[in-house]
Amino acid sequence: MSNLIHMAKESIDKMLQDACASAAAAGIFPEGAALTGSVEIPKDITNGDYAANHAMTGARALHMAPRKIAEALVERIDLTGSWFSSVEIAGPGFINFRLSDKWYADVLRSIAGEGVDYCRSNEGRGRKVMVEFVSANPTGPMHMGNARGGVLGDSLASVLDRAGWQVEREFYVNDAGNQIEKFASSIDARYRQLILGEDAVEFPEDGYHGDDIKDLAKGFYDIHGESFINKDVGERHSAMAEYGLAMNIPKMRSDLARYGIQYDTWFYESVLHGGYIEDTVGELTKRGFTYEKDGALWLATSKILADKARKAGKSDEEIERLDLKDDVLRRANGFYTYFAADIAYHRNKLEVRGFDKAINVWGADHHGHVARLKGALDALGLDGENRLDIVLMQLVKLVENGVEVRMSKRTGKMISLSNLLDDIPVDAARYFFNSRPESPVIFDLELAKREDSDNPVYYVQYAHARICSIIRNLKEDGHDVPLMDAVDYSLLIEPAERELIKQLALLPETIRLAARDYDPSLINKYVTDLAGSFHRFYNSCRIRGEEKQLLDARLALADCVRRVIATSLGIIGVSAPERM
RNA sequence: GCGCCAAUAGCUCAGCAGGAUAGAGCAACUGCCUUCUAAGCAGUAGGUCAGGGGUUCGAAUCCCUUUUGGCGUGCCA
Repeated sequence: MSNLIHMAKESIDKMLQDACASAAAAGIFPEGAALTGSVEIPKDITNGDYAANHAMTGARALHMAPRKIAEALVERIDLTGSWFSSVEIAGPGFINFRLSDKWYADVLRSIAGEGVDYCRSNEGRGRKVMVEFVSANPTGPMHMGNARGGVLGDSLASVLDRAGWQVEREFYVNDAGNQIEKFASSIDARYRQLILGEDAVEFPEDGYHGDDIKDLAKGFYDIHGESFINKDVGERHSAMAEYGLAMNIPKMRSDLARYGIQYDTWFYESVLHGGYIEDTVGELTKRGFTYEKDGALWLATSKILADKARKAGKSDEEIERLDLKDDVLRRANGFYTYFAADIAYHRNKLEVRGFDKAINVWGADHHGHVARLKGALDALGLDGENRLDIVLMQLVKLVENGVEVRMSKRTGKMISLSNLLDDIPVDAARYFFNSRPESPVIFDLELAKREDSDNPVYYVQYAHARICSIIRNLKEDGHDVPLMDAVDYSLLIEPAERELIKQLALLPETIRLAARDYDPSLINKYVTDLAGSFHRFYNSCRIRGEEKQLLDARLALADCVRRVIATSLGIIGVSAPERM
């Protein structure tokens, strides 16, 4: 669908630029005068549908009063054949434009005419982007932070897809390394406790304390009995890690699927341990960015980032304050760190698999990792600064009866994603968690349950179901949704109709901004506003029983709204029911 | 200490590459269903946009500062 909001704004800017040139030619403005300004949609439409501030921003450069500039511009604007019916000057020097019938009709024609491709733009120009999200440790159930990350990542991927990127969704499975060792030793301790008695075996202090570990130990016992009790630690641990992962990973898949999330790829960290991490670290060494100290191999992160900051124009004092530190890539014990694996993983994304861009949705607690990883990719010559983008989302704060509940996987105190979905419908959860990433959200389980039917998501779905009902009823009366060319859109002149059409036109612009800012929550806001516009239209304008031409026009309008709501909800993974 | 993020109505949140009188939902109150779904609409009430300073014709929005909260600052991930 053409972005008629954006196009209208650009055409206003163009008219003003032309008027400016003409005024300069006529000697009213200084020779070579140039104007820059922005075109906004004002809050109060009594001021018009679009407002340009060019006259105000140009006041200083032209040494003229804003209103004088505006008058000179407006005199030179010809609206014939444009999308605007009037232009006038208001307030301190705003130039206000009012949309014409042609624009409203074009909006509806473009929605009705572009079919399934409507609202798909080519901003991404088919470039390959990977959105990696959730990537929870497979050592236990997923929690509410993962619920939020899942919604944001999945919705962001949909937004980018609509914006013309070639998108892949990926889950990075941390099935190797330190956490897995802890996971295995936790299961092992529970297994031995099961056989030898709880007091006979000490549980590791830094192990996973949740009951799910006990269940895994029991499951392992049910299969193998006591046969592992006398095997050596290494053998026990690898068997238990394998068993635990084989149980947990499919569970994560099914929980996420239940949540409406499907990945294109599940990428296993263990794959990287077959030599690729070593190769990547070797590449960093070859390029002179590593050194050995205390038996470990270090990445000279502080040097990489300081050089980068200096190039960006930071002073030595500012760089000093950043308190940069180097990072270990290979420990003294010979094992690679998570950081080394992560560098290799992202090198794989950009170099081996050729993604133009990698986007990660991370919890804000990982923000200290961002600069390091980008720096390491820069050092590999992969331009991490521009090709890797991290969306940091603030964590979810769980509140129960007004008191904050602290969640921790280690202590086992948390609400898992699957428990959450037992209590809250998927649509409500997806709508709720799709809020601005950098805003922290407070989740009150009692409130979420109680407000079930008052949740804003139902407000939107209700609008959709209402339209479906209207269409059903009219079909029974013998009125099908008319073909686009058979509709006289100029009959739609009521304020509620005009407001609704303007709202419809806003989706492409909303998607553009959501893709630009990596903020899929804009879609929530948009679709809620659209539903509100429809409900107001519904209450002030009737469809059924109106004279044929008007009935057709309004029915066509309602059908456009239905499609736009369904598309918008689809982007954020919420269903659009036909009946409620 | 240093760094990152936040603070907007009683509650949950919009509004943020500066624009005209700061919005919505919930909660409270008043109206609107013998005609297309009242899970809706219309209206009333509710605000020192955390405090202070600055830039600007104009600041919730940008800058500085103070306060409060979250997070980071591992040979953990």
